[in-house]
Amino acid sequence: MSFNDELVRRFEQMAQMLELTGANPFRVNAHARAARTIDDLTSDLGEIAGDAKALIAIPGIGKGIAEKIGEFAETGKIGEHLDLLAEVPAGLLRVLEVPGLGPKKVALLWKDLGVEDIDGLKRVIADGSILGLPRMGAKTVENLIASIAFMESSGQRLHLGIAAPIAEAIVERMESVKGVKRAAYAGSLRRGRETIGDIDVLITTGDPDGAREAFTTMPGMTEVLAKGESKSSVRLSLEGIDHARWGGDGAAAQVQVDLRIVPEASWGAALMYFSGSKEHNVRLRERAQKQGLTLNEYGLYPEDGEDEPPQKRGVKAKAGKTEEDIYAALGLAWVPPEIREDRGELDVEQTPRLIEAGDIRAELHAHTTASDGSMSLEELVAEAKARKFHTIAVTDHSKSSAQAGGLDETRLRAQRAQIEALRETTTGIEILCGCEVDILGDGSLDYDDGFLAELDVVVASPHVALSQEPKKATARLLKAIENPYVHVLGHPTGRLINRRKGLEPAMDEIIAAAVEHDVALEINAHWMRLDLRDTHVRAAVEAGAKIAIDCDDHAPGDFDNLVYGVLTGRRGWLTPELCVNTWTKAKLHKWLRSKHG
DNA sequence: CCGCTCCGGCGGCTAAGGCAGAAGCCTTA
Repeated sequence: MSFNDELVRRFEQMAQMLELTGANPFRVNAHARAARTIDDLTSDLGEIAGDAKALIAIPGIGKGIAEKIGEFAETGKIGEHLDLLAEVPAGLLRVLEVPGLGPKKVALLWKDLGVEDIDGLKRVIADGSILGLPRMGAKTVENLIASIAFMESSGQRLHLGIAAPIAEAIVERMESVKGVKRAAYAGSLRRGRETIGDIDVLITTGDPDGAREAFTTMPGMTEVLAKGESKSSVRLSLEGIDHARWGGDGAAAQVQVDLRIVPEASWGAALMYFSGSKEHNVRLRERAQKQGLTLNEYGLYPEDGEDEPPQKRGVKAKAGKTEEDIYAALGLAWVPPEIREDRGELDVEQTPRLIEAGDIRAELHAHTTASDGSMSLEELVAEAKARKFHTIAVTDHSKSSAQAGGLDETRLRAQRAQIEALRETTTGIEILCGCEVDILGDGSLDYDDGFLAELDVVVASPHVALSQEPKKATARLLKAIENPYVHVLGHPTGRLINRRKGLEPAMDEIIAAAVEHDVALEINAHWMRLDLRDTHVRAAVEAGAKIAIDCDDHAPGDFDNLVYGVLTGRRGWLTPELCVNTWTKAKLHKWLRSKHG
């Protein structure tokens, strides 16, 4: 684990343990924020851990946290962290994750009943002693039992590529309900995060009862958690959705879906509020307050010091119907949802024009039946043409990837002959002969330079030795980037979301080398990969590195994953100019040829 | 604990729903 990740884990734990011991909430939050801040960094904190001034210069890290980072760098541990570990049972943090249980109740379970883990919780439920606690009745316990089952069956956040189609189907369904005027999904899904905790759907309707009824009786619905005036929550079974093969044992079996019925005049305010992120919203509300205003999910109102919310007193909102109106009233331009993460989006003069799916005109990473794809060469080309691309690169695996049917030099030359023949009869699209060459453990490539020089496009990717230590991984990837024939560094970390961490190179060094050697860094658009991840993209964009967004197609439907790669690019503030897939045919091919002297 | 602002001290978002317990707490988002 990298130095940064060691700290992230500790600060996250500290935040939770502090919460359980009843510490000052702002102190709790400071640790949670520090974890988030460090997780977003692309540079190695170990390099500056001794320099308190440099640490404090990072927003979100103050004197106290800086000291702890210094302590960890020197001694390999944080005293306060160890003290907390000694005080708070390890299994209790898991109890805190049970939906419906917050710090107060968990602390009570712990102090009064000696609950130290999930099993302990089950025990006090079974013997009924839990009912002796204040604010703990039969109904609460019943919900807890369902929550524990939910947690044990789902376990982790849902992949973007699984959640998005479900949310779209729900929105479509709600749109068809009588009386519903508008429907949209919000939440982290709208922001394009790589994983989703739950699905938020907003509607406006003239018939709230009908909408509520339609929502809580959707097919696949397993449980109704809430059914109130403006909010309903259900759990939906994911049975029949084929993602077990991607998600492994921990694949979610259910997902929570919230429906919010909002007034037409509050549509924009509600959409903003429920799109988040929470941190972005807090910044907006702080900003509103400085202007003598108050912002909530109903609109932007004048602050008048009253306790009762303004919408309940008939106060007229300054804005609320559209997101644009509200941002404008706060003196801001509309912020695309993907960058609402409190990563400086409110501090820039103007948000750059972010990349869009329609900008993409070329695919540089695709497989055929020659290695582990399911499409023939002809099918691949036809599919790319149907997507209106001007260029498709055929990049099957290299020989080391034997399990994927990787091609040796002889087979790849034969494929090139086949491609050249196909070009004769194909119009409207350029077919490039390339490869996805393995970056071996030591950073050498699976073909020698002389052979690579024969290819139109070279994508170099790590597939093996994905758990090597950070320093080795950095050296390995740097070596691949320095190879004069490499165009694209494919899925640079090799991670699989929720399943495999992948490499943890010093990403700032990788980015600097990519700029120097004119190599594009790939955002692999498959929702299982999505690396570079958003924060890496952001750092790459700031350094002026080229980015490739590729689908790594193995089957026709894989082209549809493009949207997820684009969302990740947008989260990293990627503009079209830096993305090689948006370039004109002439510009792209000129760049590709430049690697051949 | 952080950041702002004046260098030590203070303030740091907002609402709804559910439940338990009869007004308010806890949790979640």
